Amino acid sequence: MKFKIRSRIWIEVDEHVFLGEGRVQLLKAIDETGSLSKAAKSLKISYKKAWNLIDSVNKSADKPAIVSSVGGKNGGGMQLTPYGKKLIAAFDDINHGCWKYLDTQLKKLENL
Amino acid sequence: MKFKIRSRIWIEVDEHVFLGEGRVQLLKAIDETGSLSKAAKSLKISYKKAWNLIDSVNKSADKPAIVSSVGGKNGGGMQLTPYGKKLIAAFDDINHGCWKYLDTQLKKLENL
DNA sequence: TAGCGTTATATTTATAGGGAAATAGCGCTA
DNA sequence: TAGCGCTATTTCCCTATAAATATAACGCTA
Repeated sequence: MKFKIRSRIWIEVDEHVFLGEGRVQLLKAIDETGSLSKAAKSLKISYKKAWNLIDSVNKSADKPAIVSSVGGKNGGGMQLTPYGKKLIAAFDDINHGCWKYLDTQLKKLENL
Repeated sequence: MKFKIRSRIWIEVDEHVFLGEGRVQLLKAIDETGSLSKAAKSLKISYKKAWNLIDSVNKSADKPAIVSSVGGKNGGGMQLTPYGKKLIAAFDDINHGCWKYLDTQLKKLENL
């Protein structure tokens, strides 16, 4: 029997999701592309879905994690703030630690 | 900022879900009530949904985790096998450990 | 042998979520 | 001042999932 333990973690603020794996992925893509529309395309999700996620993050945070400019050279864009970058780094750190922990637990499923 | 880290773990076999929190809850309810229909009622899910979950568990496992009898005294029923009981115990153990780990990580989200 | 409470399964109906498209607004550029 | 490329937002439609409903089969009971 080949078991795998998988997990999904997320951070909540005030009983609703603040940051999860999808949002972190999107934030990373924004950091790389400098634009929400490009990030959405690269992740193959609709712009609307991407915008909803970012909107939700911004509404939950007390410090801005993403700043956007509209109009201007190249039409505008989005950028992570230093706070935003620290957030995704912390999330990744915790998430990887969780995976590591779960790997150590696999043996508990053998020989049941 | 009051953060909470939440998680969801599940066990996969061959790329599809074998055991998750919902299934474990259902198995526990079956253990208490001795019947799938009663368990479904107590969890307020439809019998069909409950049956699908159990069917999926049984199809993924190489040893039976639940046995059922149909007809007869009281119409039949379902019962966990010793293997099934060990499974939910192991799952709970791992899950609680995961929560504990995540609690220790909360401090990493402070002062970002 | 009729009835009961199950498991087991198929079929229909309802609902929520996502996707697509349309629209508006902004500020640089040329 | 028209055009471009983006952000920002609304509306509608469709589809995938879940819920509800219906039905069959089973084996004991009385």
